[in-house]
Amino acid sequence: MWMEIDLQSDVPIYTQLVDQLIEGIASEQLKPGDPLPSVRSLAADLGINLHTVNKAYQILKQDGFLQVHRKQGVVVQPGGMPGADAAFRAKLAKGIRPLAAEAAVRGMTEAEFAEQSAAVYRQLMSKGENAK
Amino acid sequence: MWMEIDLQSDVPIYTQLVDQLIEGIASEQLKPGDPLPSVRSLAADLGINLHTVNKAYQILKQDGFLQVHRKQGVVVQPGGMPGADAAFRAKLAKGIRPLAAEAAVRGMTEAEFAEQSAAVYRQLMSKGENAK
DNA sequence: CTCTCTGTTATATTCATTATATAACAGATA
DNA sequence: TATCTGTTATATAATGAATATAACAGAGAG
Repeated sequence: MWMEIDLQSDVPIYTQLVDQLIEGIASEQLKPGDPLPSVRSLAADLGINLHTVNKAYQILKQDGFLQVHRKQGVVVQPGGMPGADAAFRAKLAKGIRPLAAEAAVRGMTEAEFAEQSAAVYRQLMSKGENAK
Repeated sequence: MWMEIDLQSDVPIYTQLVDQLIEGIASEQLKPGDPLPSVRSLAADLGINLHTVNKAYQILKQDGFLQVHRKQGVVVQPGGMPGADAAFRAKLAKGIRPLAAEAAVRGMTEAEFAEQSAAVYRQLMSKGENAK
């Protein structure tokens, strides 16, 4: 599998899974309808517990990024991804806020901060350049 | 005091303190040399423990945003704030990354994401428009 | 000098979260 | 029937966050 987990990180394993799966969808390495490994097999692959994987899947299902079929397993949402609604924009602003504040204190201008944001976005997208 | 703490939030109290103090410095509501309340008085004001405030101060001192003098108390760094070094840029990228990924999945373009970042930065700065 | 303030350090305890280990259930399929 | 799937239910260990006390050393005020 193409996923990697850092057990020493301060960010929870299930969060790492959620983030990497979203990145996979964003970069189109994972396309709508693509199957995902079962909670048991992925857990075995990564050397972690079944419930940790399941927690990640549950969050992504709740947010509308994944669909679950009995026996068919887990699949990347085939019917269109959820949009950038008000709830997400609020979450986004809340996440950016402390980063923007520290950037400002450290002397980064608004333009530099915006460009840095764009650069991260760009680099993320380029990961699936040649759609696997 | 102008600080507010959300005890129900999932973000730790000491992190809320760190973030708000950095925001205060960014918006110039807190200027270099300005005195901060003692760990005991601020803790009493907010109805929290002394150690929680101390932990926030320690982090900000470690990062170079605050200075500590015996008896004089805590003071906003008067000798120039730390710059946007490589370590911070890495931390910044790591923080932006999951936000950019989800924004992309939800249909936001690179330009929209950059503008959103700029908007948060801008709004943050405007908080100390009329420098207190 | 004594009292009182400051940050600092040291323990101990409670609580929630994270991650684990088992176990079992219900639906789908070979 | 046997085996895979997600799902649910407990229980447990480990960690981090927050609290409660207590004590120490430096720096002033009286």
